[in-house]
Amino acid sequence: MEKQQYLTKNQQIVLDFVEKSSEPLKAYSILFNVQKKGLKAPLQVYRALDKLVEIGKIHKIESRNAFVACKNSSCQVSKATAFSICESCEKVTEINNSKLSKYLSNFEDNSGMRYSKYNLEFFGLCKKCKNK
Amino acid sequence: MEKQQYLTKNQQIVLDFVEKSSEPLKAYSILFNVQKKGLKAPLQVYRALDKLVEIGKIHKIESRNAFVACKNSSCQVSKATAFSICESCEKVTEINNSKLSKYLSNFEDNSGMRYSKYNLEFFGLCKKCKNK
DNA sequence: TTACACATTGTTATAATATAACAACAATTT
DNA sequence: AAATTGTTGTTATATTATAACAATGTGTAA
Ligand SMILES: [Zn+2]
Ligand SMILES: [Zn+2]
Ligand SMILES: [Zn+2]
Ligand SMILES: [Zn+2]
Repeated sequence: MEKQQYLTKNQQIVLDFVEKSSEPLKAYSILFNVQKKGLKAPLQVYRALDKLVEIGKIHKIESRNAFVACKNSSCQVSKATAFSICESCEKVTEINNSKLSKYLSNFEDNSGMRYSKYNLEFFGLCKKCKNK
Repeated sequence: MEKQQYLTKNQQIVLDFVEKSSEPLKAYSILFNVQKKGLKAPLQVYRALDKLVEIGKIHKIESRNAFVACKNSSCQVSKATAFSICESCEKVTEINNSKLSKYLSNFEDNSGMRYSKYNLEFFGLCKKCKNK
């Protein structure tokens, strides 16, 4: 069998739902919402999410255990991700800043490690929450 | 009551154990190991961890749900953290690079957000694992 | 075309991670 | 002392994620 070319039904259902959301979604909230589409068990959602994360359609916000669709067309794989997270309203935005990504992708230290991937999460207050 | 000045007994027990470890520890593994010291329930460990993370004595490796002691004397609070993680052997090292931390602490974009904190995780292969 | 390999699915059960709720106690402030 | 706030212990429960295995699908090659 060849490497999967298209999304499977379950993957497409999960992706569609996550893409419609304006905020990060928890796995069990996705599950609850796609049950009418036939995905009955957590594993069906987690498997779809795993694959979607692997191919860069979805990113995981690690500090929140939540998932967002990638809005950045250049993210073919999830290997260089950066997010801003408002600690008050929990709004999350993917940062698309080529200087930042260049800086981090080229980062080297004297540890002898070769970095192939990074994930950066910035925290603070968004515009709205700052003015409250 | 004044703001806590010293570590409580439980916090000290957890910190001692985490500091002795050369690798990130899971909360339940900490629990198991400090039970002989009297911490019987998950919450006692999680509370201690929460406080220790808050004051910067311990950092959480978000992608691993694990905890490491801070080896960086300048980390008074956990507000600017960077780690390298080997995806093969899971070795984790806190990155202490002033150029990087300066770059990230001063990072601004046009979102109007004020960033007060960040966490960065680099992934790759460590020296050892690269040569296998 | 049929056997094979292997990916994907569905399903049940369970593991691992983390918090809610509340009662008891301790230290500080008024 | 009374009020306030922080810490502790405890039980129960919520949340997040994976193990294990049988069934089904799909491309490959004898
Ligand atoms: Zn992206
Ligand atoms: Zn906000
Ligand atoms: Zn540190
Ligand atoms: Zn390694």
